[in-house]
Amino acid sequence: MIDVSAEMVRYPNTGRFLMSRLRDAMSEEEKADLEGMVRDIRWIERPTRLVARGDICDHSTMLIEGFVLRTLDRDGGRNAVSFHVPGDFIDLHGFALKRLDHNIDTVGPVKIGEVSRAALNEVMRDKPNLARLFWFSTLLDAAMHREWIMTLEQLTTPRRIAHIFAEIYRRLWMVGLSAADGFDTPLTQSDLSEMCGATPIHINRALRDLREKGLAVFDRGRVVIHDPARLEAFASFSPDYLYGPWSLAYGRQAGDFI
Amino acid sequence: MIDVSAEMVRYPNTGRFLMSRLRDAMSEEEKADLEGMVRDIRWIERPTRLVARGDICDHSTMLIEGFVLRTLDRDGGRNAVSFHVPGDFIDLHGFALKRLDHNIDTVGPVKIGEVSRAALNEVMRDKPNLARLFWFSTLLDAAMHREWIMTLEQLTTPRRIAHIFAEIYRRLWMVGLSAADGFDTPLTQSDLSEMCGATPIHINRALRDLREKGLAVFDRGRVVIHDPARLEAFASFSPDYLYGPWSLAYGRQAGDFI
DNA sequence: CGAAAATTTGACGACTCTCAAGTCGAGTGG
DNA sequence: CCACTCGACTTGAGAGTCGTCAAATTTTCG
Repeated sequence: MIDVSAEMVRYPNTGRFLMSRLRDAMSEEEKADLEGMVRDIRWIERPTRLVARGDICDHSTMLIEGFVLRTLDRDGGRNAVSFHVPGDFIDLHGFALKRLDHNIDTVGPVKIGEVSRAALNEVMRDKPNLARLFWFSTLLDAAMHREWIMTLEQLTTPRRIAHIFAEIYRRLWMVGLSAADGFDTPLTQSDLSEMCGATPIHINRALRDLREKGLAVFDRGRVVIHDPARLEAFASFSPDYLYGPWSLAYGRQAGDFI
Repeated sequence: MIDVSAEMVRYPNTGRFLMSRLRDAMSEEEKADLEGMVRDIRWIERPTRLVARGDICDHSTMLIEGFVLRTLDRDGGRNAVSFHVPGDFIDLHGFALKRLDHNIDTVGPVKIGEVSRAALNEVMRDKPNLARLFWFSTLLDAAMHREWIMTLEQLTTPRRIAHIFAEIYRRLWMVGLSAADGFDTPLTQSDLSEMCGATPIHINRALRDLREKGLAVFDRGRVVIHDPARLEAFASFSPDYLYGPWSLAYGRQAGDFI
């Protein structure tokens, strides 16, 4: 297993990409290539729509620090369909699809960098192994989408929130950003309501429920989880779909690119 | 626009792949390559689990005729997270992910063919344009997942069913399999309940609602839609996310592979 | 301090589930 | 041809989850 902080020293902008997943399938040259592709690095403090549905994507974005939501607009509001943590290459979809079917919205302060479409086309042409890893990273998104669909079909709001907390906790852990007893997040209760398809009022009651059950305490930017195993059991959470080191198959077969 | 039936004469097993999407970006040589990759073509009459969660994928499957569901198991049941129509390359995800995080279940009689992992690795190495199209087709799945998430977060069951009917209608239309006034499907009310995260009982009431409103009539394998525009309005359905000829951007940019 | 955003609580109604009990349709054996 | 059987479909009643409307409280930030 690669050490996250050492990787961040060497590759400060892309060191978390696929960390705890297939980063160990990247050569140092490929890591350096990727790091070199990221330009125009900057912080964005306020909630901002980085890409709007229908925009032509002439670049893709690497999320270096902070949280981002993929959203779809709705009459008078938004729905969140997924979220991203540092190390995610957040709109590779836009590269292959040309235009995005959804929006990319920041939630707290974020640090991002941009990779131009030209650079990505070059990867497609000349760096097939890196291209395969990019493909893989978009399929991770699809796997997470499927799990979200299952939770929406299956779980009540308290359990769905628990599932989201468990997923964030695991994903932050993979990129070295979780604490032993929880994590920090800029998400508000209103953001959670957009992720659950519930009203903020109902979210508030569901959070009270989790607090009273001793499963998780959400308090303005900090989620405290005393017993992750109990939280995950409550949410019927299994980390397989994240394809991390716990996962279905952590490894490759001979002859495979990825 | 390519003619579907002519394409099916030339490529009987893969003629519907990406039809009405990026099939016009495929050369005849690529189409022939793909057709030649599909082996072991056969009909499966009864509902069957083609791939189970966790299975190692040593091949991917082309759906030639019939309907397939992607499902996740649940305590005592299934949830459907997406469905597939003829022409879909249904477990390319498994190729890149090695093992699937979900199951692939047939619903009615299906005709399928298999593409070996070895053949796909060869495409990855030697046919970058075809590889990009494969990537694109997996991103279509992700876009459909996102739309499903939105409908689950947002719509009541009658509207969600309407959305599913509208999506099926459009997708069948793209591959030349819809009628003017609806479509045939092997889906049962029980299948619909797994797609909506609702009970079969509630689905039954929701279908009655759609029937009484004159929006759609579901009757044992046949869905009749008299006024698609009204149905789509009721479901807040917009076909953009299918990236078909109605879509956000139907076209390519200079220098792009796909 | 004052304004705006985020959070919290209560009451009531709508949507959906569970449990229970049927009806209808296609295929099978007599 | 008909009774039988099984799965699919349909209906009713009561309970739980969640949304809407309204309002109060706390926190954040200029």
